[in-house]
Amino acid sequence: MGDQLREFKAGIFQALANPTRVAIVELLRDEGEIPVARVIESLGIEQANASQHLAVLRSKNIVLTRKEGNQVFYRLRDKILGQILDLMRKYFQTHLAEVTDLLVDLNTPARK
Amino acid sequence: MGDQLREFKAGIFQALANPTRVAIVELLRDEGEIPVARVIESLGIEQANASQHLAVLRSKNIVLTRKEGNQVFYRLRDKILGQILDLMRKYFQTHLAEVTDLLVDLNTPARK
DNA sequence: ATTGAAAATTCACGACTTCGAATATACTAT
DNA sequence: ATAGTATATTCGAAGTCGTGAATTTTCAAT
Repeated sequence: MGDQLREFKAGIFQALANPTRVAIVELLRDEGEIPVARVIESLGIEQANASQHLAVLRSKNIVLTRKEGNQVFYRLRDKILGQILDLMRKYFQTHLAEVTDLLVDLNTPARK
Repeated sequence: MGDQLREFKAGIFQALANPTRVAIVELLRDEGEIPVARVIESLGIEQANASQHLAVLRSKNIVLTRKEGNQVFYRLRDKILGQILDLMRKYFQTHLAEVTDLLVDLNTPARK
């Protein structure tokens, strides 16, 4: 059972192991429920590509969908996943200097 | 902008996107600093395999090492990573029923 | 210098991932 | 029925990953 739990965790991590999917999850975390078109537009990716990534997130039950007429709206299933990404950002900020000495943060407003 | 951050996050997730590496990280979280031999013994994996997975975790700076004579001791670099795994367990518990369905699917040979 | 133990690296191969292009499905409106 | 828009799926090529076997490096003790 511990084995299966680890498989499960690894599966979720695998679903997040792609920058585009991270971006999608963050977008959903920030904007709530949005149609696919908005994902495509926000991230500037191909339609098929968006659909494929969304399919990965669906297959791991990371997102939920709702159909409304022509469109499909996506949302995060559980805000825990947003929290995990937040922790990740914290981790990144803590160790950024060590990982890449050069890249001083243009990224985030100085608040530390 | 957040592109680099997302690459970084995705990289960490990728490093965790494997059950054996999840097991290693959990082992380090629970036992603190341990030599490679203990990893091999605890998880019952090949020596080379352990080394390879440890190399992945090293390459992402997830673990730190200390040499002591013959042996190399590994430890988690940041307890945030343990926290992330804890959040994951919480997520797992929240959605247990659906997760078990997922696990059944995972064990089904032909998946599509 | 030689041995032996611990750990890391290399190799080869099959499995999986990612992408865009093409195609298919689903729904709405006429 | 036809056309148009939104989303999903399939396909094939290039690349990446995971594994055990074999090899190499590192270090301590003789």
